[in-house]
Amino acid sequence: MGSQITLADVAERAGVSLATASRVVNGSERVVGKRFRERVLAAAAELGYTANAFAQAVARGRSDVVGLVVADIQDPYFSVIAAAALTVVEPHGELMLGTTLHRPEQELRYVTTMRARQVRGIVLVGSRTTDTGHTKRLAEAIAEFVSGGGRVAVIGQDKLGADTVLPQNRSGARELASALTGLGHRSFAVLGGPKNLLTARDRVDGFVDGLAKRGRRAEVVVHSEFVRDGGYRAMNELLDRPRRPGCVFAVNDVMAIGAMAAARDRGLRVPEDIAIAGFDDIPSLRDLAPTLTTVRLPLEEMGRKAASLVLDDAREGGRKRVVRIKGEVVLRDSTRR
DNA sequence: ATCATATCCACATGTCACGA
DNA sequence: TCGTGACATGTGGATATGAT
Repeated sequence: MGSQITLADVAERAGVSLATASRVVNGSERVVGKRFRERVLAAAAELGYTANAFAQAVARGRSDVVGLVVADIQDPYFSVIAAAALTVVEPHGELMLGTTLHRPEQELRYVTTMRARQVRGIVLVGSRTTDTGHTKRLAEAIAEFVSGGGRVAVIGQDKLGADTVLPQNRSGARELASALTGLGHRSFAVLGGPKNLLTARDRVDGFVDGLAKRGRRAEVVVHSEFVRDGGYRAMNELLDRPRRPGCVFAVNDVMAIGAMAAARDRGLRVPEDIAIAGFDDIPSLRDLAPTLTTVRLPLEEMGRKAASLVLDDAREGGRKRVVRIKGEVVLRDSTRR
C-alpha cells in the first residue's frame, strides 16, 4: 500500500486537470471530449489505476456498499436470499457479507464493523432470539447507524425497529398442520429447533395450534440445532422412543432433510413408514427422493425486497415498513398416504 | 494535561475564465 | 458556443500541531 496510483497521477500522465480526469473516470454529467477522454483512459490503463472507493465514498457523501448478515451461507435458505439480494444491490454497488454461524452476538459485531466501514445499508437475515438483552443492544446499534444516515432492513421478526420482511411462520405452520390432518395423518411429532429461536418457536406454536383446531396434538417436541445435523440428531432421539409417530414436522427444510436421512438409516421408508414435512421450500427439495412436503416461502422475493428496502429513498414519514410474507403449503410425496 | 484548531487523505463538483 | 483548465470548496474522520 506504499504508493497507490491516484487520480492525480492519471491526470498528470494524461496532461489534463484533475477535474477532467475525474469526469472521465466517473462518467459525470459533464461530457468530456473524445480526445481527452481517450487520453485519460489510456493513462489510467497504463498506470493500472483503480479509484479509491473509500475516498469516493467520502467525496460523494455516500457509499455504494451494502452489508448482508446471514447465519450460514451453506444453508440454502440463506444462500437463496443472499443471491437474490445481490441481484438488487449489484447494479448500484457491492455487497459485503457477514456470517454469524448461528451465534447471534456476532450480529452486533457485524453491525458495528460494517458501520465503521461506511456501508450504505445493512440487511440482517435471521431469526430473533429470546435473548432480550441482545435484541436491545442490537436495536440500539441499528438506531445509531440509522440516525447517521444508514439504512437497515431485517428478514425475521419485527423486533429491531427497522424495516422488516416478516415471514408468517405461525400461520404457515398452522395451515400445514391443517393440511396434514386433512390428508388423514393422526399422530404427530415436531422437531422443534432451538428453544431460544423465535422462528423455530413460532413454527412449533403455529403447528401445535393448527393441530389443536383439528382436535389433534403433537405427542412429542424434540429440540435441536436449526441445521441438517440437528434434524438428524433430533429424529434419532425421536425414533429411540417407544412410540413412533405417523407424521413428523421439522421446523425447517434442512432439518427435515437430516430427519429423512435418519429415518433411512434405520430402515424406515418415507412416507410409507413415517411421513415428514419441512418449512421454507429451499430449491433442492424438488430433486429430493421422496420430494418433501413443506411451507413455501418466496425466498428470492424476500431477498430482493429486503435489499430494496435498504436502497429505496422512499421511507414515507420516517415510519418503518413491515412487509408480511405469507407461507404456502406445498404437499409433496413425503407426506403421501 | 487538556482543548481547540489545522492539516491531510483522494476525490467530486460547481464557478468562472479562457482559447479556438 | 463549446470544451477545457484553474481554482475553490466540501466530504468524515484521523492525526498533528498549537494554544491555554
